[in-house]
Amino acid sequence: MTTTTEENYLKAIYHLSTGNQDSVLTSAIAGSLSTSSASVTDMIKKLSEKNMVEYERYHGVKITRKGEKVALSIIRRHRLWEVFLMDTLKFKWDEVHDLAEELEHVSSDELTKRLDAFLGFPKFDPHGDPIPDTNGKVHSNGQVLLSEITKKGKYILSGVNDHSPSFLQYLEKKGLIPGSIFSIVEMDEFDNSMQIIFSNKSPSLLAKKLAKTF
Amino acid sequence: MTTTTEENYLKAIYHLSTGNQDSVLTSAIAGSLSTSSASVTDMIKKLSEKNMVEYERYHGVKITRKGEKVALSIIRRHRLWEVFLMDTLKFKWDEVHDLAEELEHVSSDELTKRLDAFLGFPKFDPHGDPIPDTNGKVHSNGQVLLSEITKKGKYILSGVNDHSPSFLQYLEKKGLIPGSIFSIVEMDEFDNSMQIIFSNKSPSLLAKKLAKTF
DNA sequence: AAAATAATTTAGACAAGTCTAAATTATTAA
DNA sequence: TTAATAATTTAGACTTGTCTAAATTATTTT
Repeated sequence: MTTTTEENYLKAIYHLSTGNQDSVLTSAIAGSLSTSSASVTDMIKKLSEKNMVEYERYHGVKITRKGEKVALSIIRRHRLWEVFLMDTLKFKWDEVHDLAEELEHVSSDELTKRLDAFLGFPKFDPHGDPIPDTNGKVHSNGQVLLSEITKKGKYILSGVNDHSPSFLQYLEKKGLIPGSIFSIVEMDEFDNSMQIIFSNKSPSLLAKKLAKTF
Repeated sequence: MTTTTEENYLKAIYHLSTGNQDSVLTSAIAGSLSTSSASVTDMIKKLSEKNMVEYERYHGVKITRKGEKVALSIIRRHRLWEVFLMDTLKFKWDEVHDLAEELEHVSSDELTKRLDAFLGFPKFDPHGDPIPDTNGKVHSNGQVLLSEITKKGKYILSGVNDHSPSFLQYLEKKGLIPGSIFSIVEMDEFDNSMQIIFSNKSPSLLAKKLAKTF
């Protein structure tokens, strides 16, 4: 039905869509997939033919409900495989992304269903991202960006938005992994920095937009 | 390094090679992969360039040690995934082949290694086929074709050569699964048939070449 | 051993996905 | 609101893997 390439485009468009109402720009998709704008234009035409996106030339695309469903099914598979790779095969959290990127394209709903059951119907992946359900619904469970917290107090690190191995390794070295409890002890409006304490260790200054928390 | 298509060609050539010394014919490969002879010729040239096969035009191909290693690594992955699908995800033995056919192309030796460990280093897949080791060695453990047995007596069904879902379902309905003990009670040289008894049920006449046994 | 048949290869074309360079359209600046 | 710049699309080409039809080589038959 959909090729691996189409699936990757839909995933990218979906991710670029979430949290902003506007159309997704050709150049943004090209950047996200490390390909040329010309290639993106070609593929967008194809996806538009299949009613996966709404396309108006020179004005980017909007993903349709149909396209979104495909994207969410791939994202569901991706995150379930990540759980499998960490929980079952004991990979580290900075190693699972690239493998899941391949496994997500194995096209069997029955496989996804059984994997889900085997893993105990997990609701979040190892990076704290919610796993969409079979109907393409996402339950985000009150997570909030660290950069958007306005009150001091205790929080739990539930996940991160940056999945790059280097960032994940950095966090792990600091002792910050999903589930870590930390306290915001000081917030400075001048430069949007905050001081946090965690793991009974010394305070550490972290840049904003570090993590999703609740 | 190798594409999915190249891997599938090498697998087919390897399977057609085992147990016969000769070159593998273009038409045999075409038949096995349900493609045209013209396509096979094209791909063979490519594999020959990469020293995966030795090619003499109009006279078929022989797989090289290099090509064989690639084939065996894919077959190893295939069979490990089959074990995973049956043992861990509880698929039935006639459902695992097609899924494993997709999973085998996920290219990570580390993944294969960890999957192997998780499954407890299995030596055979659910159809009784031996799982090649990391070095590309196959330990076949004294299995023998049912059609080549000459003595009456008790045997264990260790596997089958025909992996088609319909045949596997037929066997399962009869109660013949890997591990089943059966006795050959009569052999008829006239038509190469044999009478076997298994599972405390009534005798059943089975065609030759049904299964590998030891 | 020549003729007929079967198998294989070549030639030319196609689809998917990609690229660069040129042309077009939007946006920003003056 | 025209000029300059930036983004997007089109045009044409390339790669991988495939196909059909025609040409070539092997094999079998007589």
